[in-house]
Amino acid sequence: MNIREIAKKADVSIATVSRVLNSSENVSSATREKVLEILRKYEFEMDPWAKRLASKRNKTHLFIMVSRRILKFLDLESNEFYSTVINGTRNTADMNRSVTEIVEMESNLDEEKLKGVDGVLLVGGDTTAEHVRFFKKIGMPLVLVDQYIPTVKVDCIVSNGYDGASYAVKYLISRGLKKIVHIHGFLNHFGFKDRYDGYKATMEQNNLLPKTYEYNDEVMEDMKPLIDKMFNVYGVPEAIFASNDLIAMKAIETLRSFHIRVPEDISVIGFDGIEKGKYFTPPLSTLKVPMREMGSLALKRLLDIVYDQDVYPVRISLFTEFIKRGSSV
Amino acid sequence: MNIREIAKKADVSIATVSRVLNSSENVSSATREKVLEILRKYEFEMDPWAKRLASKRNKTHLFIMVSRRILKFLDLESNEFYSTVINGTRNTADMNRSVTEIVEMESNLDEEKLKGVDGVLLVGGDTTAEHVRFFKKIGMPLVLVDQYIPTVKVDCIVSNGYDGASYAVKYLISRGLKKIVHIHGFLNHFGFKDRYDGYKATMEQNNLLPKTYEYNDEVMEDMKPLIDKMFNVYGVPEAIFASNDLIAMKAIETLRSFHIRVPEDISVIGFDGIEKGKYFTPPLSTLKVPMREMGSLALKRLLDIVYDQDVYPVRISLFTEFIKRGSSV
DNA sequence: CTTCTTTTTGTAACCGGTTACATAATATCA
DNA sequence: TGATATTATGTAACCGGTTACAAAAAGAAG
Repeated sequence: MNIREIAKKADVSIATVSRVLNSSENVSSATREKVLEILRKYEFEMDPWAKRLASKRNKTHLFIMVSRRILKFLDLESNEFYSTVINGTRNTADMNRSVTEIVEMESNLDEEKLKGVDGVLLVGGDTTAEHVRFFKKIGMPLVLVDQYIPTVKVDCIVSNGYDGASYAVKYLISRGLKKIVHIHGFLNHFGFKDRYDGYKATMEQNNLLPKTYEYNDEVMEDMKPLIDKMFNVYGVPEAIFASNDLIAMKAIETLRSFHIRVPEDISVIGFDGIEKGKYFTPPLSTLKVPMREMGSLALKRLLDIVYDQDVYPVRISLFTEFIKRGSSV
Repeated sequence: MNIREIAKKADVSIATVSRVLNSSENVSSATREKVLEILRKYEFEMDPWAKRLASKRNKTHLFIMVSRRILKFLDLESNEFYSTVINGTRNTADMNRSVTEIVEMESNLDEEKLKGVDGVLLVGGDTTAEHVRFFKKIGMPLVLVDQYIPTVKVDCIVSNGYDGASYAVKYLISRGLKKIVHIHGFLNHFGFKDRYDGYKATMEQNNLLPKTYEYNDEVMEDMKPLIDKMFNVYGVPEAIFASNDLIAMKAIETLRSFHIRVPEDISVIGFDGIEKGKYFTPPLSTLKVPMREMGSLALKRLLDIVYDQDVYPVRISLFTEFIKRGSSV
C-alpha cells in the first residue's frame, strides 16, 4: 500500500495524501478526515527509504560539539583518539549528504546559534547532564560520543571498557602476574569509570586486591610522585593497567626514570589503541577501541534520530580488541 | 555526484554505470575501465537510500529463532515478555517490507534450512556462544536479543539491567529500607547477571550487605523453601528486589502464605514491566523494559547489517523506567 | 558478403515518496 | 455583485538508483 493507492481510494491526489501525512496546514478538515480514514483502514506504513530519498534536496546540517579542552588538543592534532573518532564521522556524513561543522561546546549554550541545525553530536567525557538537558528541552536530536550519563536518557556511543579491562586483567593473570595496579583518569568520565569497574570486579573475582591510582589529566607533566607513592605504600607491582594509552606511555617513561624495565620488571597495558603506541619503545600493548567506527556509528545513529521519529534512546557500546605488543609479557 | 553525472562524464548510459557498480558480467573491459576511472576520479559515493528504494522488489527474508523452552511458552502465550518483544519486530519488518518467520533454535543447526534466509534474530537468554559461532562461520547476519556473550563479538540488544537494578536499590534505600535481598534467575543469562551486578554494586556502595538467592526457573511451582531458608538464616528482609516480574509475583504469593503483608511488611520490586503486573494484587512496582522497542530495534539493526556492508558489531542497551505501584513503599 | 547469434550498450519505466507551481474553490470586501 | 485575496487541491517533475526491453555492435557460420 503506497500513497498513490491511498490517493485513489480516498479520491484525492497524492499531494494531498502527502500533506495529510506531514500534517501540513493547508488541508480542509473534511479532506483530512477522509484521508486519515483510508490510511487507518489500510494500515498505511510509510516507506522510510522513499521518504528519505524524496525529501533530501536539503542537506542535513549537523553540529559536532566538543569541549574547549578537547578542542584545544584537536587543533594541536595531539588528541589522536578524538581526531580519529571525528574523522570517522565523515564516512557516514558523506554517504548521507549531511554537512557537519565542528564547534566548541560552551557552558552557556545559545538557542540562536542552533538555527537550522538538524542534530548535534556531543563528543567527549566532558559532557554533563546539564548540556544534555538543554538540548532535550529544545527538542534537538542528540547523541553523546564517548560519554554515558546513567541519570539522563539519551543516546550515546561508548566503548566497552568493562569487558576490555576485564580481558586485560584476566590476560595478565593467565601470564602468572598477580600484583596488578590500575592508574586511571577522572572517574566522572564514564569511559574511565567503566574500565575502573571492569578492573576492580575482575581482580576481586580472582581473589586479588585491586589497587587504583587516580591520575590528574591536567598535571600530565609529572607522574613521579604517583609512582613514588605506589612503590612506597604498595610496593613494586608486577603489572600496570592504565586507563588509556597516554597514561600508559607516561607511566613507562616514568618507570624508566626509576630504572625499571618494561616488560621485564613490570608489564604495562594501555587502552584506546592509538597509532602512537605502535611506535613507542617498547611498543604498547593495548585494548583497541574502533575509533573510526565509533564516529561513523554515532553519526548514523544521529541521522536515524533526525529522520525516524520517536526512536527510543539507547546506549551503544563497541567491543574492544586486545593487541599484544612489547610492553607486556 | 550521482550516476547520471558519472554516465555523462564517462560518455556512457546510466545503465552501464549501474552495471559496473554491481559488477555485472555484460560490460566490455574497456568500458568498465573507463567508468571505473571516472568513479574513482570523482570519488563516487552511492546513495544507500536510493539504492534501497530502487532495488526493493525483492523482500528481505529473516528468521526469528527462539529456544524450544521459550517457544513452548510463546505458544501458550504465557511468556508476555518475549511475545511482546517479537511483536515489536513487526513494526520495523513491515516498514521495510521484510518477511519474518519464527522458528525453533535447534541444537544441531542445519545450513540447508537457512537457504534463502538473509538474516537471523536469536531471541532469549538460552543463546550460547556455540550458536553464534555457527552463524558467524557461514557468514549469516546475526543479532542477539536479550542476551550478551562477552567472549563473542556479535551484535546484541539488551536492557540496561545494571542501572535499572541500581535505581531500584537506591530508591528503596531512599525510602529508609536497608535489609534488601535479591532473588534472581540463572546467571548465565546476561539479563539476570546484569541486574545481579547492579544490585550488588549499589548495595556495597551504600555499605549494605548484599544477599542474593538463586531461583530455579524450572521449579517455579514452589518458592516456599527459598523464602523459608531466607527467613531462618537472614531474617525477614525489608524489601525484595526480584530479577523479573514473574519471580516478584511468585514471591508476593509466597509471602502471603507466610502471612506477610506487601508492602507494609516487605516491599517488592520486579523487573520487565509486563502487563500482568499492573493487574496483580497489589499492583507490582517494576522496572519497565521497552519490550516493543527492543524487538523493533533488533530488527532494524539486523537490516542494517544485511544491507550495509562491514558494520562493526555493537551491544545496544535500552534504558529501563521505574514504575512505582502498590507493591512497594 | 549475408544471415544468424551473441555480446554490449542505451532508453525509459519504475520504486514511493516530496514539493514547486498551476488551478480551482472559497472567503473577503468595496 | 463583481473583483480580489486566500485557501484547498491537483499536476508533474524530481530524488538516485535498478532493470526490463530494445537496439546496436561484434562475432560466427554459411
